[in-house]
Amino acid sequence: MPGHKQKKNLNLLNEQPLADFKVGVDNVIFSVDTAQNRLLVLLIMRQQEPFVNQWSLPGTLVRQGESLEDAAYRIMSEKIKVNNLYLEQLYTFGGPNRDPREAIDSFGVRYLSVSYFALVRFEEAELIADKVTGIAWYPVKQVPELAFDHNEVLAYGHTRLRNKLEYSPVAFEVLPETFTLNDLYQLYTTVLGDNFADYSNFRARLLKLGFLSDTGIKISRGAGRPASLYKFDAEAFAPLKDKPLVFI
Amino acid sequence: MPGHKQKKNLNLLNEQPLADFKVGVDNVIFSVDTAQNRLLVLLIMRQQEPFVNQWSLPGTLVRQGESLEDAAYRIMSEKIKVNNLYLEQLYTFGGPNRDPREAIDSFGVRYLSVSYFALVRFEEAELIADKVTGIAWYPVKQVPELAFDHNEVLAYGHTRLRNKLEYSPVAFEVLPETFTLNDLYQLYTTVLGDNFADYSNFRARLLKLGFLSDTGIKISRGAGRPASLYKFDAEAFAPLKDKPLVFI
DNA sequence: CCAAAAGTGTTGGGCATACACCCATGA
DNA sequence: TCATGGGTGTATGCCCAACACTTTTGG
Repeated sequence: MPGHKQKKNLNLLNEQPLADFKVGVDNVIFSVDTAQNRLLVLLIMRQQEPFVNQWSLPGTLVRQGESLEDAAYRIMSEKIKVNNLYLEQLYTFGGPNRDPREAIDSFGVRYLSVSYFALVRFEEAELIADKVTGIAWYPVKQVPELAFDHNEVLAYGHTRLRNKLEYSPVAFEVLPETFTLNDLYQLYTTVLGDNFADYSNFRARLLKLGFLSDTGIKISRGAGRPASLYKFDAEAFAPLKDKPLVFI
Repeated sequence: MPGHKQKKNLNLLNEQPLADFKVGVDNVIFSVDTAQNRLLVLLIMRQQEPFVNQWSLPGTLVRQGESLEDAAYRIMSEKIKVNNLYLEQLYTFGGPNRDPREAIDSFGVRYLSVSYFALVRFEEAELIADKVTGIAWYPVKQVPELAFDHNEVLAYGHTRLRNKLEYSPVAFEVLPETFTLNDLYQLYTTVLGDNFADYSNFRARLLKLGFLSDTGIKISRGAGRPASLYKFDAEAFAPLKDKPLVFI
């Protein structure tokens, strides 16, 4: 997590030459398995050095003529087939010595990573397994040690997700098109922990906001009364966007 | 403002060579003139090509062995003397063709800019005018056309400021050590526009939160009853941090 | 008919809004 | 003594947490 240190004087560096950079883009791609109430992140098994055979966030180096966002979308399209996705820039990690290649092929080349934050729907997302490439959804709670500083990047993405969940309608980017109010509630509890309102109040608040429309369709899951399927109504939400708004 | 476009396929680029980058850091440094109720941003008159004699955000290129944050602090220390400052990363602008030097010295070198967001106290900040360097606080509302994409960077910083003001105690990073409740109120109105609670309610809410301590000192500004000087009590605030909290 | 899941209702306390009002000072 | 800016008080209504309750299904 990037901290905010106070003051620093590096005038010794005053006449140091400029650094040359390669720029990488790494994506933190989240998704939720509604059936098992698990928050998932997409990981790739690395095929080349450095960190061969170690899990990492899906990433790539930026090519000539390519924007950062283009690179982020390229990663997505190489690893995953989705109809719809949410993507935003996360944070830029650029300290020296964050990539072992800096020491080896040297000539002072630095590796900087611009990370992106993405949300996709688990059910719609089809993983593209080229050859023997390891690619998998990992429950965030069980993520192993990752290549580079990717554990740190993931942690930062996770905080961002928690924050966004509270004040913007990102939940509907991860849920299926139609969902029960319980699915929504479960999503909030699995991501945020269950330190908030009980189901009944959660339900009441969300419905009062008026951008969840009942499709009328009922779905039965084992015993118990069947639940209504709702969908997010973007039009009804529009007037509320960029108003302060809490979803807890 | 960085948007979130949906999908894109750039497989034509599939075998394009990697881009080489120089990395710049640009700071959006805000401050507030409490006397005149103006939000200020620090601008520098450029001395070299490109964009000679045009105003720009203070920035620099990252040197060997230097982290991004180090570079950001270096800019600060070269332009301004302050006791205390708030600094955080803002956004990374990395599209091709955002810097005219890409066309000229060429060899495919790209210029990427990592922007930082800083807050300083107007009264404490002493500008360092080396030689004839133009350096000045500009009222945000009167900023001219800037070099590069700096108007866009500034706009993004401005939004960030507005957002942070609503849910975190950044106000006290820009205000002087001691301030009247009216100063605080004015700050909120000049930055956010006056679309919120009246002074009386603003006052009541803030005081109830309990992290503003009355110094007992009174200050008289022309006619009218003298106002109490308050200061931000970081200890009293500590337990409240990272709780959801609205300052409007 | 009972347990399980979904959905509704009620009640009390707290907080925000919109005001009206009192206080201390300079001119 | 009055205009000016600072500060206090109060009534209304809304929202929210807690929790009790009803409805609809499967077994």
